Amino acid sequence: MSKQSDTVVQMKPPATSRGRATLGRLLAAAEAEFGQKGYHAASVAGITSEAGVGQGTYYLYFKSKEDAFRHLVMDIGAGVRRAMAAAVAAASDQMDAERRGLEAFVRYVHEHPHLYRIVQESQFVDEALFRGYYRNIAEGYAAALNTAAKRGDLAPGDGDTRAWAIMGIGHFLGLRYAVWEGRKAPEAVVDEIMRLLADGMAPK
Amino acid sequence: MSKQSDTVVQMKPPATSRGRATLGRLLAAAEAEFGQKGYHAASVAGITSEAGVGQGTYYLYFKSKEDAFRHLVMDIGAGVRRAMAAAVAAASDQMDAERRGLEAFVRYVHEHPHLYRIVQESQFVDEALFRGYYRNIAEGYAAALNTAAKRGDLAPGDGDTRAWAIMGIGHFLGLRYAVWEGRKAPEAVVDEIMRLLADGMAPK
DNA sequence: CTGAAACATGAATCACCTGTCAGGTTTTAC
DNA sequence: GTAAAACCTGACAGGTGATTCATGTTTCAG
Repeated sequence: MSKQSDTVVQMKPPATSRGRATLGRLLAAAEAEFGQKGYHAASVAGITSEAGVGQGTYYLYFKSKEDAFRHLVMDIGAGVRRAMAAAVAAASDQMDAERRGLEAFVRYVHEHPHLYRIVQESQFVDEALFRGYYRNIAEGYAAALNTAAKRGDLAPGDGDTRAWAIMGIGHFLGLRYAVWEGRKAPEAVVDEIMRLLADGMAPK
Repeated sequence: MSKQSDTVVQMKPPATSRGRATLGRLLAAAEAEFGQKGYHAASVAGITSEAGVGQGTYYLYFKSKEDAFRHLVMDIGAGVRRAMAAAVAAASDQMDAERRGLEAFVRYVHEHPHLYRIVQESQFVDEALFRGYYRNIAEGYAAALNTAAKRGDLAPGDGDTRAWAIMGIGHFLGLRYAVWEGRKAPEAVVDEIMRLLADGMAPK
């Protein structure tokens, strides 16, 4: 059952550097454990043993098994947005930005395949969190597409729908190549997708 | 952990009509239980009690908790393909087929939202099964797109990549509207997507 | 009608986990 | 240097749930 993420209470950060180090080890261990085993097969005992701390220590930093998982999903979301924003910054026009963004996304997934699993599984652990993950990405993306359209850098059209459609394309690209085949998207595939996004596929 | 679906051994079908009836009740109960609670929160006890049979009876028909889940995923895949094939049959050309297929998919998800959950969760229960689900859909779809392109009903381009891209778009459409908002995709949204698929979004 | 095959049962086994707590150690503030 | 705050521990209480199995009951072929 997926709970409403109850008011994501931020526990106060550790006061000492020892505490910060322990928290860091726990987060890294949680990422490995959840990423490799999935949410349900992962255990708090596995996380603490990987982190080299006692079982009870976990609960000094997280209020439940779900809590660390939530932290991870939010961290991953921030990481993805950062990687894509960095890639897109160098773009010359919006269609170039699309290609760079798509490639950066698949590259990111390729470099962190276990993160993909965590995000996807979050929809069965805390659906609100999962929606938030995509909503966060979509909002900025839709705004950028609308601005580009207004500027004449894209044909006129609704940025929101375009954003979700392209996220869908990216999602399957990442799944198929980075996660399943462990490689970046072949250039020919990205080329074909860019043709589709640029000119569509209606007969001319 | 997701196992390789070990040789999906088809248990021999029930020999008596009493047996067939019991199997049917178990499958229906499993669909309800898995769909509502998700794989992990669902329990064999829940399924058998819903079906009105003893706990042990379950294991006369399935060899494990996963086994019934696998049956469901395969049944759902067949149902989705059937619904889309039926919708597309009436299409006048390939772009018309795209719209009908997309709409039929979202309608199907809207009518069976719990099926969506089962399919998506299968990637964490049995990844091979999940890949097979999409591969099955993609294969026929890519072939249809390639034929259409050869026929001149679509601009030239690779059907396989197009198929996965459009499945991605459909996936997010279904997720956002049918699953999250409990409605069919708004017509304006489908229109916008069809414009994207037909003509792209590069500035003219 | 009858014996064999099919089907049904649910208590018991076994493995596994989350979250807590009483008691101890380390760090910080002054 | 010392008291308070922060941090750490690991055993354990309390709970879940998949799967098995010894024992019936029902169906069916001959």
